Amino acid sequence: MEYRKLDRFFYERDTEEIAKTLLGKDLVHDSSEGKTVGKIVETEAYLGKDDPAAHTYEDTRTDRTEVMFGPPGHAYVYLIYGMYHCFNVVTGEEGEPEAVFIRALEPIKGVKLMQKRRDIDDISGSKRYDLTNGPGKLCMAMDIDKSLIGEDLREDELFISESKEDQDFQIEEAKRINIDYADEAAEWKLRYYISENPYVSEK
DNA sequence: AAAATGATCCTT
DNA sequence: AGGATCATTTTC
Repeated sequence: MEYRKLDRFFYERDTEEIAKTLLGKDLVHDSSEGKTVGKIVETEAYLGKDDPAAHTYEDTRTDRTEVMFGPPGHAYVYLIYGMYHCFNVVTGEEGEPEAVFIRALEPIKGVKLMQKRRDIDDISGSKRYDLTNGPGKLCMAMDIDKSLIGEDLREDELFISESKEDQDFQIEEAKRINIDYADEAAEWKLRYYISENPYVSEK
């Protein structure tokens, strides 16, 4: 069966709606090392100029955030704490710098390669859910780095596809993680995750 | 030019 | 609970 990539109409919708409906979809990276696929199980919405938690609060435009001002459906990747990459899907029409932050995946394909990239030899024990249950971890496992900034997620290297399986799950809504600097926006329930899914980064 | 910061992860 | 670690942004 072939992949059914999300089309431009999917990415042209409201950011919070996109954050919710990305749950259950497959993120695919077809790299020279091999293919890895993970089901998106946790997301956060970042609402651009009106969101104190967003990198683009008050339309702050820098080299780093430039791609967020572009058209939706492209990759926004940045380095955090000098060590970890974070992957986002740009949303909002051109000039509206919004994004959906991908916080956790459930490994679907290329698990051995993910293990190698994460340097975890044995996932049978306590590390069972540790491969992709966090934004930095999933970027390591999927080999997502700044070389992928601006990638069109409807092309063939890095893309998001409809799931190949029947899905039936409930969506939980919660506060976003690690944005205490954002004052009242830290209370906004813009984090979404699949209920009961063991790969979610934090309950 | 220098200082501060961080949408995280790992170890203690 | 605290440290790693440095690109990026902010301040001077």
